[in-house]
Amino acid sequence: MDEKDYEILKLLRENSRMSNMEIARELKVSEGTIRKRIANLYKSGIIKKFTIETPSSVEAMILVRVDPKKAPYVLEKLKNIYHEIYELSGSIDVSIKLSKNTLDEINSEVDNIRSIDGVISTDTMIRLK
Amino acid sequence: MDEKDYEILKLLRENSRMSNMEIARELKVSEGTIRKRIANLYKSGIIKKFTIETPSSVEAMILVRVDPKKAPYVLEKLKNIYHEIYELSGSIDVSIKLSKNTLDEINSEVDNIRSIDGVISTDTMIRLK
DNA sequence: TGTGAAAAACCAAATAC
DNA sequence: GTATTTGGTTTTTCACA
Repeated sequence: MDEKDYEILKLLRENSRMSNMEIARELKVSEGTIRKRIANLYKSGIIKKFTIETPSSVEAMILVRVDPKKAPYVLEKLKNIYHEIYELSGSIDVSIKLSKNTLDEINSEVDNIRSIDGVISTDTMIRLK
Repeated sequence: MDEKDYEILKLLRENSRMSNMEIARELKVSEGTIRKRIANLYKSGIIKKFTIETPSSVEAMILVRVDPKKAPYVLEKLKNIYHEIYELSGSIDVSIKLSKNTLDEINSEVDNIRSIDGVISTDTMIRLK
């Protein structure tokens, strides 16, 4: 880890999607150098993963489309799990309000909902706090 | 946020450097679609930043090259800040051992060291715990 | 979404350190 | 001997219809 590696980490931490070329221009070396150094940083475990940061504390409104034939069963099931459920009158669609600390947790709830037999699709509105 | 956005987030969370094309192939849509959706996820704040994950709990050995003329001043300063300092006998080089919780903290220490007048360069050995 | 031009990534060989 | 650059090829990005 010399200064160059350290500069690379700094740039990637701010934007891991920055192209090798951009980084190379910034640090005034060739693209191949950057590519090999990043590969080494990754292999050595200093870069554990390239990832994204999502908001902490999110409120979600999950719109669930339900197969009409299975609606009663699905509604029953959802009501047992979630408090804030809104059935849209005269419709087979359901809306669930959810508050979680991370988007991950929201996503895992959406996964659960989507795995219920009779759920056709979901659409999630995110409100960042 | 529909299922597609959600799938995109899942992939990017595992590897934010995955190309739009790869994601497109995986989700069986066009590259342009992925690019636009990612741009929207970013603009809406659902993706806060593209970043890298570095190890928690790291031990570093920082090798510092010092300008011989300023060595006494630099050594004085370093000794005031760090406990584990090793002067290499008959040399102007100094080695500092450091334990921190994140690479960030190591890096900010390296920044401090590098900003000291008389420090020519640093080289950091990282041991992952 | 599909197309075409520009940019970036990749690979292997040559060179510098 | 390892790391970097260079030149040529493939792949990706990006704008526009």
